Amino acid sequence: MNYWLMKSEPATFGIDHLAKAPRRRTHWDGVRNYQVRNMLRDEMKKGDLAFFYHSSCEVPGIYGVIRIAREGYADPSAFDPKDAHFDPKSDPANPTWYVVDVELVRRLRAPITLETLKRNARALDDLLVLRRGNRLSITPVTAAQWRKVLALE
DNA sequence: GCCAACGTTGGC
DNA sequence: GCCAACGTTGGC
Repeated sequence: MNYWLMKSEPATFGIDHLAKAPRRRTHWDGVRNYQVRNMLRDEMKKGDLAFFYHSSCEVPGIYGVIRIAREGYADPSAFDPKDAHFDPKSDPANPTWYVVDVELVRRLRAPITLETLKRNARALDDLLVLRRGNRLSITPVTAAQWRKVLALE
């Protein structure tokens, strides 16, 4: 059982979108970074839990808990010429890009803001999302970090 | 294989 | 809108 933090811009896809999706479930598409691709393809397992993090918005932070409902498979948006994330170099027989399915477990009563996370940075022991210059849209979280973050709710 | 230029991310 | 950080691209 692994833990993760998954970032999304709420203007594009936020927790409200997920809450309204059928079965409160969707595929996490559009990742075009190889490190993150490897996590989606190889490391994220059904049943893993993740924080749903809103970035590039008024109050960045964690807004909910989601669960991996299906393990990595080819990202359909890479094959769709009309999609902003279309990648003509990705071969359906040997896809470059991957998605997982996620489902909403619950919203937090109130977001755990980036500001709160930063205030507790020491206790959270180098939570990757707080690292300067971190640009990965998905980062692993340790079990201890997971517990300590949720204690801030 | 080096590295400058460029593009993207994301907080502020 | 600014800018630091960093991944990617492409010429050499």
